[in-house]
Amino acid sequence: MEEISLKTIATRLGISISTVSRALRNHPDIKDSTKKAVFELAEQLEYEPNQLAAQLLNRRSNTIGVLVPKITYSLYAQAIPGMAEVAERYGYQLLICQTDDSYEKEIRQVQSLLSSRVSGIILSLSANTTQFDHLRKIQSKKVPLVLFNRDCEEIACSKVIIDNHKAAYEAVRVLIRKGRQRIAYLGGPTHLQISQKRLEGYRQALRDAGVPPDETLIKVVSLEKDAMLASLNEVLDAPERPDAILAYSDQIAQWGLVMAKRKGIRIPDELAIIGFYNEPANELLDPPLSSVAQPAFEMGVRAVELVFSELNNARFTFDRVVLESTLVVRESI
Amino acid sequence: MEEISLKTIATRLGISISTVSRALRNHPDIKDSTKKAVFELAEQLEYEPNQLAAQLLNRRSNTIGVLVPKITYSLYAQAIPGMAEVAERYGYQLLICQTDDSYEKEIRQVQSLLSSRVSGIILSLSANTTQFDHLRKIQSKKVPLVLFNRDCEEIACSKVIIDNHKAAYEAVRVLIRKGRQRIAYLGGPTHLQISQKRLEGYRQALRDAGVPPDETLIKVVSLEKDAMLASLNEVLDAPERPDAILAYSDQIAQWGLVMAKRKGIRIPDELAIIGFYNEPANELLDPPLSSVAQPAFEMGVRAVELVFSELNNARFTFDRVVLESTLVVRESI
DNA sequence: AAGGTTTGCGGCAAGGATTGCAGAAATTTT
DNA sequence: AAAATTTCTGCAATCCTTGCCGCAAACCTT
Repeated sequence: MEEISLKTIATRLGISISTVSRALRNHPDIKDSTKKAVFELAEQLEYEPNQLAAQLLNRRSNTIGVLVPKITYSLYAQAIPGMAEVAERYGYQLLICQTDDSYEKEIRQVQSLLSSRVSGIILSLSANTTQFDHLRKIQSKKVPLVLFNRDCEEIACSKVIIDNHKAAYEAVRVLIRKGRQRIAYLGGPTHLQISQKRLEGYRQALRDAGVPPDETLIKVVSLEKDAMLASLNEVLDAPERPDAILAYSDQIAQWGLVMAKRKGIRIPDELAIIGFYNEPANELLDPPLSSVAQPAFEMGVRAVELVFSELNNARFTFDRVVLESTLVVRESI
Repeated sequence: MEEISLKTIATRLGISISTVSRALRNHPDIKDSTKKAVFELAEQLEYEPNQLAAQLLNRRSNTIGVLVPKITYSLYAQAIPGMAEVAERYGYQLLICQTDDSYEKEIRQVQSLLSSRVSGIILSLSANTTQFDHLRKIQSKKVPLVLFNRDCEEIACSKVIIDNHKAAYEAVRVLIRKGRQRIAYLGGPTHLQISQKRLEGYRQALRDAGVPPDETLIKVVSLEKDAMLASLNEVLDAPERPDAILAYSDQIAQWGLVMAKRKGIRIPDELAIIGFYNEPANELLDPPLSSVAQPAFEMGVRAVELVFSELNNARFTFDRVVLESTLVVRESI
């Protein structure tokens, strides 16, 4: 009934705790007969080593903290399995938290993870995070920190990202090559550097192609559904409607496509649409939605690997892993 | 550089560790001036209590293990935030693992969670789990176990589920009332009791309505995309095509709808479709997909609450929370 | 002023696993 | 048979926090 510990086994066999410990770890100092007896009793009692005690001893928890805005966002839902796979291979576990895009929650979660003495932290910034003292705190405690997807330039640490500028640039270039002139950019929350980078890529592509910029075609769209639909309505009902949309996320793009259809706008003839993240649902739409795909699973894998590499080599340089994004062209353009 | 512990503060202030501990927890025994000094130094050194040590002491980890088939399945992606919310309120964290619908992985993860001395385990069975010794092991260690969504009757424990029999029964009844006679049931993996329950509800509804059963209309469909599409092709190309489909999951229903459309089958005129889980993407389809909605977020909330209630009262009865599902009717029927 | 109460703090133990060092037992050597 | 090895095992410290007991000094009571 009570907890089975090394002590339980030691007492029953009339030997010391240290002998039991060594027997279980197959230490050469221990007699075979003793080992056998220990193994058998451990098996029989279903002994499970208490990780808590071991972790207290080596001052780390074999746990990696993962902090994402929302696990329902498909990028994260896909990246987390990638992290889990590598972590499991190394005998680590994942402590996953959501920030719900709240700066305060992000701070609290970071506190909590540090208090749990996680071995490392993988983080994708909340949309409202503009100060980074909590990240510096992580670093001052020598806990490996890896930022992924939602990056920030203020903090020097390992990162797993895509080249958002380039991704947006390429997408817009494709739209222009298809003859689009009034291309809208429906950006995410203002503070998100990735949204800004995409906006810059968008602007650059227009400049390079000599397409006159029109600031009214640039909008900030909420990620919250009702507000998002309101913005989309505005864009689609505008007197001079865009003939193409590059959206910060597939959620925006998907609803843009659906609402446009409901308004009788023909896609892609009258309106071309490209989103970001290549969510599975894109294929289900009619017409299927084009999107900039990120290697989400691999991002997760690389992020965990970066944690381990920082954990092992006490290096002073940070890796900046930039993965390739690809424009998945479907019938929406 | 080194870890900041109570000892660090105690030494610096020339007082004892216990005094520091009590000061931080605002114990009335400690002088205000001492408290103030301790608080200030703790602040300055950025002291974070070491949860590991505290957990070792109370023999539990303030952590709840969550084991789901795939976090990308929308039910889980929505339920986990529900769990996280309650857990955070209680100062608990979530250790989230995926089984990828593998029995072996499920066993390994359970082991790992037990070894981490989680306070409780919330689990949704893998599709290939037909033996339950690992669950009994959890119970024999007195770790609260809560099954949710994917249930099994072999294990007596707390559960958070919906009435799958009833949900399917109602869905089929609606289809029949709309004049459908050849209703197909596209079930999930054979071993899943929830799929079986839905099948029974389906059968019962046909019987009660006097609709002649046709076993060729009952299919097992893989959750893996290619195999799923192949099965759907078969169903839709069959000589005597069904005039309605009740699918085990929205994934199946969504692709059924899309493929039917691509084959020129008019929906809902020639084919009505209902899925399960009410995924967000359903609204994006054309026509939007009807689905049996489960209160996923609430399921998560209730599951965590059950863990806590079992943790506090050492009771001998188990709660079986059956939540209401609702048929969300959209244009696909 | 002597005894009793309060206030403030320190010491010790416990929780489970690991590990270096010391030491006992068994074996071999001289 | 004594000495020198080799094998094996136990002690004790460590990780950090908390709860309990106890002690000293200061205060109050009569």
